[in-house]
Amino acid sequence: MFQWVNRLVTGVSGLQTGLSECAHKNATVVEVGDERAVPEATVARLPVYRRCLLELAAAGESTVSSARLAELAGVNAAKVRKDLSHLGTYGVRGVGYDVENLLGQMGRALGLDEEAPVVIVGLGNLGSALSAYAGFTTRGFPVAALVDTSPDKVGRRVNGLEVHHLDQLPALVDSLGLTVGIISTPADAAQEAADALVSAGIRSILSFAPTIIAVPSHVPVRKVDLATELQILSYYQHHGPTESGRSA
Amino acid sequence: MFQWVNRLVTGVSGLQTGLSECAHKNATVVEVGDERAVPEATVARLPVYRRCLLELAAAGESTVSSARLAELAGVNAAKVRKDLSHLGTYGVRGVGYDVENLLGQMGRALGLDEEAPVVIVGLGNLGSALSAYAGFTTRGFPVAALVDTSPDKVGRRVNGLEVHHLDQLPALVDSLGLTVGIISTPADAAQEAADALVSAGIRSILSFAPTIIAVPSHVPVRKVDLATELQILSYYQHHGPTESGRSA
DNA sequence: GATTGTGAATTGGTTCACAGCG
DNA sequence: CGCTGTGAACCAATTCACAATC
Repeated sequence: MFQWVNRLVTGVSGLQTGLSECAHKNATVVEVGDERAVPEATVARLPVYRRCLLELAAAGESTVSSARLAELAGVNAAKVRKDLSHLGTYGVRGVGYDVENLLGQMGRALGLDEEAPVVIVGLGNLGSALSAYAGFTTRGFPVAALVDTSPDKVGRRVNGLEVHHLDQLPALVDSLGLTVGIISTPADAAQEAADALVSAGIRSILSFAPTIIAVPSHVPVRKVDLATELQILSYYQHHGPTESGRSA
Repeated sequence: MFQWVNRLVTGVSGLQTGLSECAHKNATVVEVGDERAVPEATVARLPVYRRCLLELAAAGESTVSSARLAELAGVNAAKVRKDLSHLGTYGVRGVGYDVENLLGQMGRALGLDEEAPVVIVGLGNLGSALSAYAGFTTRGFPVAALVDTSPDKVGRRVNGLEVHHLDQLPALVDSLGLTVGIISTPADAAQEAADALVSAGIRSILSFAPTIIAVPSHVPVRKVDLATELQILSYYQHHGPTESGRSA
């Protein structure tokens, strides 16, 4: 009758040449020394579960059932259990999962043990807003540097941080330990920004530019295009009431 | 804590499988008077193709092959062909697709014939930035109204638009023909914002609030959570180089 | 010769349903 | 009992591969 659907739109990034092969010569197919093989769709839900768990913890709950967590996260219970099983996490039958323990597991799985300082490239409207967005800092991604190429902006201060020139990136990455780059430039500057980020040693990229960018395959990229989202909504608004909620 | 459990997000499969199963006795397999059945994953890529086609058109190209379009969109050619086939679009074998024609088809499929004025709810940093984001207007989604609940903000002007009180929504929807609502409130105000949007007659919602919101099933919702995106990146940064680019 | 359109194979993800355990 | 963990069944989406067509 009703079902919970939480569709993740997973796509492809620019140029990926198959290097998902690491078990090359390795004899056994199982376990390459790590608990790899967490499905992409599961990874995309982990942060959602984590957020729910933080709320539960704040509310003083010490255990949670898959059904309850599913309700909070907006997915179904079987999915929760399967997702958690991919983490190697174990709950207690008849009881549920220990909230603190789960939080620890998820933090570790997501690599959130330490903060990951962020640099924002491109300080137009969107970039400036992002630099002030509290959600980043409170969730472990402090905005630590700002860069742009425009002489109008370089040297200015935005939300207490000086805007540096793109050329300064390598030095900034080095001195501030930046690991994540956010691209909020216009589309036509996005590739240049990406190249600069990659060669400065940034480890992953979140792009708001409405264009595809090419990066080496070891640098994960996620792309958010606001106008695209609206167009997708437009489709469903005009056609039948099909599902559309997205992870994120 | 909330009780309207029977109206959860009702799923894609709910309706769609309903239809196709009805058809199983029916001679003709599909076409219930409409060209439904565009897969969700395809819908999410249409705006991307559209953007590429606009570039091609601007560059004066009049035809394009699936291979070329695939390259621009960052997907593979077979996918492009299958996606386009869902639109009932036809190309010319040995030649390719007509750019203008395709653009027309896509615009129609996405329901982009007319502008869809947007209202932004919540004018914190993010909301203010969004109100100034040029990308919306240039792609057919002009920001036409702003609302908030804080007395600090109501009455102010932001980017040339007055901020109204949330209570004014029904009147604004009516007079401005608003169809899309963007929620950029804190998480704890998001449900209230959604309820107000829905009861004011808004047709679809894009939410930036890091929480799930419940809406009637006829209102499509998409959710973008920036911190979630960063956590997903964190995962891939720490684990192997798995794929991660997202449409959006 | 080039390129589409599409069945068939494949891969990935979700959901079911129930055994197993606290 | 209640709730987890998981094989099996199911469904959606991607990719392959090739005949059809300009």
